[in-house]
Amino acid sequence: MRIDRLRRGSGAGPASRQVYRALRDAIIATEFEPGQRISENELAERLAVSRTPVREALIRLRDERFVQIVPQLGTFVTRISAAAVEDAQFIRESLECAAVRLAATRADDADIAALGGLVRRQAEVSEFGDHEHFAVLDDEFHAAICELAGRPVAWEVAQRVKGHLNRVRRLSLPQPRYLAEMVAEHRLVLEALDQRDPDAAEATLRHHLRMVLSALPAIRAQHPDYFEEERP
Amino acid sequence: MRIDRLRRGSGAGPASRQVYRALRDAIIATEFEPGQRISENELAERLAVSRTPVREALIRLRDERFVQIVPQLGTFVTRISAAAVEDAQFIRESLECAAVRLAATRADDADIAALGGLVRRQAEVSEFGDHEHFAVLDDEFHAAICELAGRPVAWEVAQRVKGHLNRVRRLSLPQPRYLAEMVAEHRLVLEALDQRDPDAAEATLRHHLRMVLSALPAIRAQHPDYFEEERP
DNA sequence: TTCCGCCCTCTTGTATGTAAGTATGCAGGG
DNA sequence: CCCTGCATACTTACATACAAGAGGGCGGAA
Repeated sequence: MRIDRLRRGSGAGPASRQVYRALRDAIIATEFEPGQRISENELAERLAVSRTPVREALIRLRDERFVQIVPQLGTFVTRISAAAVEDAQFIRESLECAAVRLAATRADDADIAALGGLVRRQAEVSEFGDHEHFAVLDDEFHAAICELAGRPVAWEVAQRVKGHLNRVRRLSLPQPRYLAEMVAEHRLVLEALDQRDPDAAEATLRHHLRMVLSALPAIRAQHPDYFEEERP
Repeated sequence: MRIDRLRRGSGAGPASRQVYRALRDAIIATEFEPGQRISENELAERLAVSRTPVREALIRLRDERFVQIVPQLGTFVTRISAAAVEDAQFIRESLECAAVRLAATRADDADIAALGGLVRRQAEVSEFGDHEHFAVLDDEFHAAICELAGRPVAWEVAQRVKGHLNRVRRLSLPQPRYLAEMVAEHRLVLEALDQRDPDAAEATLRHHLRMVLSALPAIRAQHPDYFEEERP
């Protein structure tokens, strides 16, 4: 377990939020393995806080389906379930596709130009294969689309469920051409927006978002114990 | 304040969840007025529980934007914000419209028949003007659509944000023809599903969902102090 | 050997105590 | 009269103590 004492008083907000972020990141990075039992007491000791903020963080994580709390028994990291991943994909796709349609009708030339600059920066970063930096710019891209649509809340919700997608994605081997493909697809979305074509924007974005899911069966074959057995 | 001692041990689950439900219902019914300050201590005393479950309930309500917690100052019921209501509408509309498209392609004859029976029961209830019972059947209708789409999570998320819409709706005067109109629109959605027409199903459902928002300006004029002042 | 019952430990849920910060009312000086 | 400074009463955030229940190990009886 790589979770360790978090530094307090660093102006990073209340302890419960810091614990929440730390746990969420650890779960998505599979530093906590799916199915693993985690204990409020142990976490509190390791993080050098009391059980109260740990408990509040776990409640939020339960609402996001990252942990399952069973009274008088324990708290468990949820196993990856194909249904849950598809649910997350459905929510993200529905919201972002609706947003990009709005964006196509609302964005002005300056907005499009700014988005173009973002995609150019992504192209530069992708040359060096810097996945981490690219992930940040990718989030900015999708957030910007929701912002242009006048619905920043769409990105907030999408980001919450996106954790489930990221947990799966991190298990897949890094594909060498992956970043370049992402940039190319972002360019297609950008073009559709530039032409103020809602249908094209939605179609290209939908295709783009579905790329993530394509690797799911392979990942499941590789880590069968991380997945929930399906019920037919 | 109509919140009162909740009966424990009634098998209704943990106290924190009961408190959560009670507070959420009270806020949506505007028994707690928008902007009003609510105190952990006072709530705990009235509900005959300790501050801990009250606090956990308030944290969940903060995540859903029903209260705003200001450290060392107080917890306040959020005022109604036009932006927040439109956000809720956007999320619900995006998810349910995407779901009804799926439902139109996946539902079989038995599903359609069951949905038809539900609409018929709605028609009966609407005759008597039983708004409360109708609300239950209305929720069942929208939940069923998401179920038919194979995405029950869509209804879970929609239901969460729907609270913000309900809080507004309850402030509007009951329109005599309202229930009948709702049933008629449900019938239109049902017909589109029966003909397996995703485009028509989406269009009719979208129109149906937007009815709620139409009364917003009038409500705002009637209860200006319940609303947040807009920033331009 | 196998099964039943007890006990002990660990878990989460709840209650209560402590700390720290903000708004408010009041007293006193200009 | 008006402004300033402080004491006080509140608030939430966090820490700790207690309660209730589930699971596993162990011993004894059949």
